Amino acid sequence: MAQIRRAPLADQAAEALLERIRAGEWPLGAKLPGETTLGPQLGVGRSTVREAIRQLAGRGVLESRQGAGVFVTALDVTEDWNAVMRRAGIISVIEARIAIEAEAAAHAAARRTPQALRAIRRALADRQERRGSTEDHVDADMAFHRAIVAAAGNPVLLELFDTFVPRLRQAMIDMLRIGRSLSVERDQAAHADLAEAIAARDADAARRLSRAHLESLESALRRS
Amino acid sequence: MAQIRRAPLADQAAEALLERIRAGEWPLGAKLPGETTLGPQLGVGRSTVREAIRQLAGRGVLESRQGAGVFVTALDVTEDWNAVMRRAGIISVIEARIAIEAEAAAHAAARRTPQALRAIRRALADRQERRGSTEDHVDADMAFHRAIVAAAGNPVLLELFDTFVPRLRQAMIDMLRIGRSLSVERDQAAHADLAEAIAARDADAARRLSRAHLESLESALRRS
DNA sequence: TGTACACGATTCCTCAGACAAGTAGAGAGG
DNA sequence: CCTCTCTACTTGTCTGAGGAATCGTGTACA
Repeated sequence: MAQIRRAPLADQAAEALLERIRAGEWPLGAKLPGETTLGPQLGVGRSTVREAIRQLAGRGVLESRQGAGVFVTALDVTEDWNAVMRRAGIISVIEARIAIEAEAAAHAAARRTPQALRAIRRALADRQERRGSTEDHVDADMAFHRAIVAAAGNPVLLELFDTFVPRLRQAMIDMLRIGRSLSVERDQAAHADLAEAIAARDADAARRLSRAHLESLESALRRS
Repeated sequence: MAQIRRAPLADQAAEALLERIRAGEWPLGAKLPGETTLGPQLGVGRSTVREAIRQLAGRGVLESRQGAGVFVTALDVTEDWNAVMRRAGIISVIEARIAIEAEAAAHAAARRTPQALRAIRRALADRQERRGSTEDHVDADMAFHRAIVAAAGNPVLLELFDTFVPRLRQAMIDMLRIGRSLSVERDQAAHADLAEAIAARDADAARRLSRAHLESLESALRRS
């Protein structure tokens, strides 16, 4: 045995099936052998085969139709972002956020609508006021940043932002609790500058201010 | 009956559990009731509960540990990126790619290892040679860009690149076929400059060259 | 010859019961 | 207060049984 045999049989069976699908044994749309055939073939019981199939069905690779059989619906699994997030370090996540958000800030400056600008300024005021709990402050901060990304008018960037931010929320709360935060006044001023750059349609300034703010956040996270 | 009763019990059970998770009945990290409790509660047998749990485990929402219980690992199913890609326009995708890749190029310049640099130069040479078919050329081009992102040493950025690029591949092939491409020589020279900036550890130049190249690609795509 | 229907084989779906394997907490002992 | 052990609980796996849906085939009929 190479390692500890921790993986349940059902997981191993699912992995084995996925491997054979990837290898091209069953092309897209093909019908897999029946559970009663697959069981002995993999050396596991019928319920275990069923659980493996269910697992792959949840990932979108297989689909089973009663009376007909089990069919291949996708040859490749889109990597689960939850899994990627858990595995990747917090630093990798915030680097990705910097990439996304600096670009979004520039687009926001170029494309902002009056409505979007109002939303940004409202979020900025809200950020100033909500200082009750640390969670509240972090949530208000993220709402402000999200308003900027939304103003960029790119659904892919917004979706990326929404994917990354939950992973960072807890890390930021922990950091602020420890007291690693920067000066609160300077922080709010930096956010106000960013909002004004977007209002002035200055894309370069927006990109630069956004990056500067997030990089200081990154270095604070590195230290903690 | 509202509709046809096609949905298997296990699927219905999975949906019911997901609904209760979304509603906040079990917070992140919480332990679900045991299978023997959940079964009668949902009105299904234990194997059916297990299959429902497996399905959600495949989607990354639950995780079961033998002897301990079943735990919530995510409050929501991450949106299917394939669906987002299809809905979003090609321009949104390439804007996201610019954000990712310009940042990755800068990191690559700062962190590149000798091995990574060799891989980049090999991909560049490969790109110069593979001019047989349009598909081949595009694939070689993407392999070069991927080598740069890989050199950045950030798994999140690499995963993002791999998510976006397949969507852009067909668009690029179509564009080149129509003949909207830039001069081939200038294009190869621009790529060589980028590789050299990374070799010279010049992060700013790498970021600038990467952005310039991709933005010219973007404007070409806009016109087509 | 072509169409419609009935039937049976195949397949998945669900349940119940039994035992194995692993975990975590309570309690005894130092 | 710490450590060890044991027990109750939970998930993992297998087997057997019967129900339900689907698909292909054969037959009757026009």
